[in-house]
Amino acid sequence: MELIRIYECLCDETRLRLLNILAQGPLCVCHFQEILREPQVKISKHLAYLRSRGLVECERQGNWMIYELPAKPSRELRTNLACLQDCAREHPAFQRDLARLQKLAPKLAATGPCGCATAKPAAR
Amino acid sequence: MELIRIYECLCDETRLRLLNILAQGPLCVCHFQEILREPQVKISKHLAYLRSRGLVECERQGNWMIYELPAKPSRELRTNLACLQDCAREHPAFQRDLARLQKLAPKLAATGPCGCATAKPAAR
DNA sequence: AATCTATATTCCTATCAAGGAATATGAATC
DNA sequence: GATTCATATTCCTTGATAGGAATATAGATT
Repeated sequence: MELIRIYECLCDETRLRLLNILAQGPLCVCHFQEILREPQVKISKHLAYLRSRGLVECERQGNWMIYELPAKPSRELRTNLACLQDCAREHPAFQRDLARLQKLAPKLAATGPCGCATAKPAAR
Repeated sequence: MELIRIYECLCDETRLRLLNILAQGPLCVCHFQEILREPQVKISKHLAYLRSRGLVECERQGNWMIYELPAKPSRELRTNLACLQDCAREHPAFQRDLARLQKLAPKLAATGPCGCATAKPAAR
């Protein structure tokens, strides 16, 4: 049942934080590291986990991997992501992450979801 | 974070089935066994798991234990149970359980959430 | 081609959850 | 008080997951 796979993704704090950030738009791994302040392996593994269950999609852009929520989420996924948004809104931890994302906003506006100094502007 | 505890409960099919049934009202363990057609240990353990995380409450009534959803669920729990209801509606497995619950309805109406032949009518 | 950068994968260990078998508990009944 | 019934708990084995350290990879740069 797909629903179970979705819930399995949602029962880890790191993954919830990732999804919360992704709700704002696509982003590359290095920025997740910056925002979550967690080691690269941890971020990368959790993104792989999310990807294996269809909660995120990714696309390489030069050296960077840009992750984003699925373009066409299933009804179940859509419903649950909305529910998560609703719940996350109140948690300081999630708010803090979004605040950190805001600080990156200028950079992101200039260079796209990667925003690394050396990266070229993204297509989208 | 309570949210995580909730999701941990939701990532098992048996527990989802239990919660789906409980959304219709309180019930005793023997009826869960009847509806889910799973062994007693399994049902009992999953109910204990749900209970340990505040997703269900229970109350003894003679030999029977009546389980029900919390009288005062947190906002997060309420939101997620509603979301689950929304998602479960479409799954045959959940529908089937509800159909089986319907068959018990007459018995339940007569004797309360336990509905076992020997049980006395419940207070509620 | 050698190097650098961003990210992924492998290997390891520790923890947790699931399921079944057997057993324990608590309340009711004889 | 012994038995019965409904349910819970313990013990065991197995599989899944998390996290870190070390290493591999793919693309860009020199």
